[in-house]
Amino acid sequence: MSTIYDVAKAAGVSPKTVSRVLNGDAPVGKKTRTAVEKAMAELSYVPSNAARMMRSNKSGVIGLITGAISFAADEAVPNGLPDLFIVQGIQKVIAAQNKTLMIADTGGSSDAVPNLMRTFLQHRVEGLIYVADYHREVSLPVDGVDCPVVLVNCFDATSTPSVVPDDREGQRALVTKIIQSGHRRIGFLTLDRAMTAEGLRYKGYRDALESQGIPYSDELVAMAYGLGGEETSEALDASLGRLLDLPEPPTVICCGNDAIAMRVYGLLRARGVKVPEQMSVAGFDDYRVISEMIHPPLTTVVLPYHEMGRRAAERLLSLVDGADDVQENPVRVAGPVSWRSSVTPLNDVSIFNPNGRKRP
Amino acid sequence: MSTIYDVAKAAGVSPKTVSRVLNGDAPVGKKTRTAVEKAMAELSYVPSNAARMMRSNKSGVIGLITGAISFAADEAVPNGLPDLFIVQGIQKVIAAQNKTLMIADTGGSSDAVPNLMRTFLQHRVEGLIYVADYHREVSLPVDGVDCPVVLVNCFDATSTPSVVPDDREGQRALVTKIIQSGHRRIGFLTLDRAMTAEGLRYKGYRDALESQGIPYSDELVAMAYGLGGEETSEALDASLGRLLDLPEPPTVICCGNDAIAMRVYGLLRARGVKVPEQMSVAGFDDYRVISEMIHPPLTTVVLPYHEMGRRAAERLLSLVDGADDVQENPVRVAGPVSWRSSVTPLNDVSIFNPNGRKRP
DNA sequence: CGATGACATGACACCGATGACATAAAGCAT
DNA sequence: ATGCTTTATGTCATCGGTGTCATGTCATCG
Repeated sequence: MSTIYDVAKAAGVSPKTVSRVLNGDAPVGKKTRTAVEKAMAELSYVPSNAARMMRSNKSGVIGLITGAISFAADEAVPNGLPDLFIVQGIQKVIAAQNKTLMIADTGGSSDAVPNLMRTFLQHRVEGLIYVADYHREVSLPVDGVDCPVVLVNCFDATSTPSVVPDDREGQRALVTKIIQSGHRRIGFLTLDRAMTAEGLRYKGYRDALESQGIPYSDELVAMAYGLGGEETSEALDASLGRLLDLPEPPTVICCGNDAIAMRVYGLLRARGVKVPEQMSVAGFDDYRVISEMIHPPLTTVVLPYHEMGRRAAERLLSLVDGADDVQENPVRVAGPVSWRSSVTPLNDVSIFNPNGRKRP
Repeated sequence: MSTIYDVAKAAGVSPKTVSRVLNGDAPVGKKTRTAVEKAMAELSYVPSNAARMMRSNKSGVIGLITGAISFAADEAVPNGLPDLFIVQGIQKVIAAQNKTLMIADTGGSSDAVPNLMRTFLQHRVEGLIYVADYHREVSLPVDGVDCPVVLVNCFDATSTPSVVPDDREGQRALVTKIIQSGHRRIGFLTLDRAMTAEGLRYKGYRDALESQGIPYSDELVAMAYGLGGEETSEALDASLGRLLDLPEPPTVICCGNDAIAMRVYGLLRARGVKVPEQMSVAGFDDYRVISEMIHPPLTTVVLPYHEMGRRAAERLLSLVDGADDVQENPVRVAGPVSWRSSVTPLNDVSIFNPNGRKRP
């Protein structure tokens, strides 16, 4: 691999002049410049980041860590997939600033994190981003880390700058739209209590009811449990059954996420209830493999992963540049409602329909 | 950030001795060693990779590129997700060798690739891995790249070392098992012709029929088209209808992948055909979000992404170490069949059942 | 016309590690 | 005791760039 000295010799100039051509930090004569550029091309010269960094002390590298942290068990949840979009959003911003993103994946074991941190420090990263696979609280071992850190899709107890999805606002927007399309009895199958998103989405659900003047009723809310396989399928079915057997059953069921909605599709069919003719269903996440592929396509709320990544990267870069962090702390990013055909408007029913279910 | 000189001064030794403690490449006195280690800890010293690399010319960095290459349009396919498992497999191997993985995502635009390559070269990566989002042919701009390159989930025309899934063997194994469970009329809804996997899986299907002594019949094979949304849904339904309306319809339908299988579930139900009581269904990919979550859980073939990543990383590392590449070129990795309840055994039918459909 | 500044270029030290080599002390066989 | 190996440590140059400063060459202006 050729060096700046080789180029200098080939072009008949000093190394420093080559450096100037590379960085454009001082004027260079036209003839000299072309000679240098020719030499660089002929030798297929690529400057060494290592050498460059030694002098300038700027690595131009941003570190990113994904995967499970602070979770002992490797959950069966099909996790870690959508956060790829977050990474893409980050990458786009970082690359636009001519910096390099160095990504490390913990592969699900939080033991790996300190090691990864060390590696990043060895590379003298200018900033660190941690991406969680779903919205939750984490606790990072940030001892000895002296560069800015931004959390994405998670937050911690020490107010580290973070960017999270606005679950509450998303759910509120969805339920509001559902109400505006005529529904009055809105069932809600919640996520597991342990999940951060659960509480927020529940609040959003209530926000929407309140602002639209619909009384909240506990009987319309049931726990869907996690995402587990067969074992918890009965639990979900039981919750669903409870909603359907109400004297005034819901006309629409909002599910804690798209995966639950997909299971609800199956369970409703098993009970002979047609979606969406007899029961509307909505999800959350806009996990497109599900929402676009199931029939009917699912009305849901977009988790704005790409945008979150963008915002996080911008926030980090401004911190790296020494700017004060002026934003409110968890930056909340709301995603739009993705309205598809799994929710049927009930607009022909101007007031509450005591019958509960719409007939086609 | 403290340097090796700071540590040396604090410990009252020469920098070189500190270096020796770090690398363990020469004996160090016990007392000296502890003094140095104490100093390192107190100053929270982390060696600079850049400086280290300048001298030794070993970066310890492996570059990885993911995303679309040589594809102009950004397809609607929910792509780019499962390759995360490949990356995890790679990461595990790389980390075990105390090397660092530097990941760059093209974000779907192949224009970005040359830039990413340049960045990697600046970092003097010791090897490069390219991961495609699904099995296919690519053409990488490897001009000027003088380090080993390994392709994963793809291959090129110039016999670059690569690791791909063994679609043919996987499909063969699945269909063989299906036959062994009693089925004789096996429908096959193929992927789009443009996909590499299509031809291979089709061959595997025929391999299985042949080895089990079941005659191949064109009428049992139909095109499912891609993964598109509503527009192609009718096309899929038409293909499905053609199979169902055969004088001797299949007892099981093998789908080109899990997403198609999921759609087939819906279309079968719409036609009043119960899965798996009246029709068995199988997929391919073991895309777990689908295969585990739909009802009934889907029998499918695992795409061994993790293992592919592992193999690719090992192959690359041996190339980096200067070993000759002795493997047959596209290394094919077969995944196991994931047998779930969407395929019902027809073992009670000892010979071909002219009626075609099993009754519960 | 000489002073002034803008432009163009080079000389040289330095960033932080390590390889090559030197040196000193200790251990050991003869 | 002498010579030789082994162990423990230090000196110094070097990797490939860039910051600092110096120098040389013009065009411009009073």
